[in-house]
Amino acid sequence: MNLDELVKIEIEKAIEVIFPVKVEEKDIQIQPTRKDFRGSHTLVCFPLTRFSKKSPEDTAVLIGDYLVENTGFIKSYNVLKGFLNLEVSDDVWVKQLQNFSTVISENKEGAKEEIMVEYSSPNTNKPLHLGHLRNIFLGWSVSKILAYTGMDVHKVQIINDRGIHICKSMVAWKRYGEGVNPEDSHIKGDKLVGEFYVKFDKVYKEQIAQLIAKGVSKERAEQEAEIMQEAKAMLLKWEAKDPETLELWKTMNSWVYLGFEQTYNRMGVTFDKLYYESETYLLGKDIVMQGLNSGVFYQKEDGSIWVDLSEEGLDHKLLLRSDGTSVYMTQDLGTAVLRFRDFPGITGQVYTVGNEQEYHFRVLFLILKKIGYKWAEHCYHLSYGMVDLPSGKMKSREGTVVDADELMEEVVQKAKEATAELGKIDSMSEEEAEALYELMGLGALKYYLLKVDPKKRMLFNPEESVDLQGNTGPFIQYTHSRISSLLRKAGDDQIPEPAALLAYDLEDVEREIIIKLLEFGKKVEEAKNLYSPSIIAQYVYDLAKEYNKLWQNVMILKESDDNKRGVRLYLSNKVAEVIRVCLDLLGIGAPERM
RNA sequence: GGUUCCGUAGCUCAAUUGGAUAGAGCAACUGCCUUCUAAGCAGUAGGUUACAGGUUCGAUUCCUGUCGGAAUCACCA
Repeated sequence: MNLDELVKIEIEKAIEVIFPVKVEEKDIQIQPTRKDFRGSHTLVCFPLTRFSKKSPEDTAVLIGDYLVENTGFIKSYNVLKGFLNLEVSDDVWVKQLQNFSTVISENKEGAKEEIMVEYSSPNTNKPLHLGHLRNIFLGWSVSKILAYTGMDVHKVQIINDRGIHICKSMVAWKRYGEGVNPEDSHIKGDKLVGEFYVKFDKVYKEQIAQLIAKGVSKERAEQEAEIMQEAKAMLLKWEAKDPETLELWKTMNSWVYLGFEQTYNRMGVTFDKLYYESETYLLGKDIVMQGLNSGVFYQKEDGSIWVDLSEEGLDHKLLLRSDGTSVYMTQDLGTAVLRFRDFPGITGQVYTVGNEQEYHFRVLFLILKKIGYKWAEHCYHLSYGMVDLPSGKMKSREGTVVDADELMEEVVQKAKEATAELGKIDSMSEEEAEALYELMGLGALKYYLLKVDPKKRMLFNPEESVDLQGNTGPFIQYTHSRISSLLRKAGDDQIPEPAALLAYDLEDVEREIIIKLLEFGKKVEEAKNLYSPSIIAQYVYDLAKEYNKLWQNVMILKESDDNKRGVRLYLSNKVAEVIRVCLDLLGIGAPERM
């Protein structure tokens, strides 16, 4: 049994003995003691005054006295303004340290719960950018967290590989590309294709301007611009499976995939299965027809099919056009069902998609539920806020995007410069140094994007780049490498077996660290329930910060008392372990030296 | 216009989901390398939590209104 539960039981016992009336569960509020006060567990006594008929302070004293007298492990207490702060004796803390483990998924027996996590979802007409980075790191980290708590996670991405926007790059390449390809030009495939997408837009705008100059209205100009006509014609050809068009499409997409692969590799993320929109965009019609037949949907006179969501406080939503073709919602319905066929074991899906699509997913899940898919209740839109630049929103067509590859390179370079400046590389081999820059740079970037609550929009200033000091990934990595260094010096045999640890009067810092360590399981659980890596990030930062305090103020290796040194080494080792696990959950590596 | 979300230190973010004196980092300023890595530690300064009401022992958190910002509401994806 863990300490929190033990304290709770004792408090409940105390209350039962002291108060004549039965106290409701919800009125027993135990929370971690705030930093500035002594103690580890705090009972909020205000709600109890209803039962005790005494002041909060008197109530607290009654309970405190009882606990100190009867539990044997609560050393003392203090009362401030109706808050009862309990101090647990040090031998209990040492015992807690002995029993502490980072393993939390104990339900190894029985089938694991299966879940699908979708993230990334790129378009094949342009390279990945900062927004994708948040999406990808988030999706990856959430997958890790779910898996850590014992779930079987299938990571997938849906690739937006068709449609008018893809045809735009194709048209521009055909017209202006002069046969250029990634191999000969030495331009990364996704970047090359992206250039043609931009080129298309440029020409398109020019043509619109010319038409407007001739007196054509803006709307008509946008429709009639000759290059846009060509793109539309190409989309029709593509849909008609014209061999030449398909060939070009396949070729250009393959360039993009090679480029993406490099980018994903550097990010350190993988997928278990890829879905292509070109293979799913026609799905979903049968589902819509089923819904129509069963009366869940309705058909208008022009033949279009709709669903009425006004009871749920939403609008009527189109599901199939009057000409019988699909809309976005149609294919998402189809894809959702397809995935449950591909992975019959999964109980739910997590969609990592920006918050501008919140409405879409609300509707999607509602419709799935209406048609009768029970798993719809376990579908979750992992919605995250946009990453803003100081200049405002990123617009790919206006060239204000922060490119993913460039940004990763930049932070790695920054790590390199900072390391050189501190003269830390002298003892490292070239390979080790390069690997370190990579770990640090990406660690800094990932931590930066993950430490913020996913739901909130966040700001990124490319001018200032990513910090390496303070509340950052490298700070945590540094703490880890410090401990690694310490343990190397000590030698493995110096770390005692848990059973050998003896209690002593702990330093405040030591106790604080143990308390922090014990929060690990709770934090992971919380991060899992809220789909929020930021909870892990915040937690591991606090732990590292606390450990650095110990490092700076208390001798570890040079401690003359064998038992104290043993306990501190054991504690250090555990802190390093938790840091490793937490960083791994964030997709960040933990260097042995830096 | 309807709906949803957001507004916390100069800047970027926290705040145990209604708890104590609202915390960290960056930037500024002061100290600390002759003891395990100073990418660190200790400290100073910085706040009417957008504003006005309400609910109660207690509000950054819940409710109402105002102001400011964002997203969304397509036979687009």
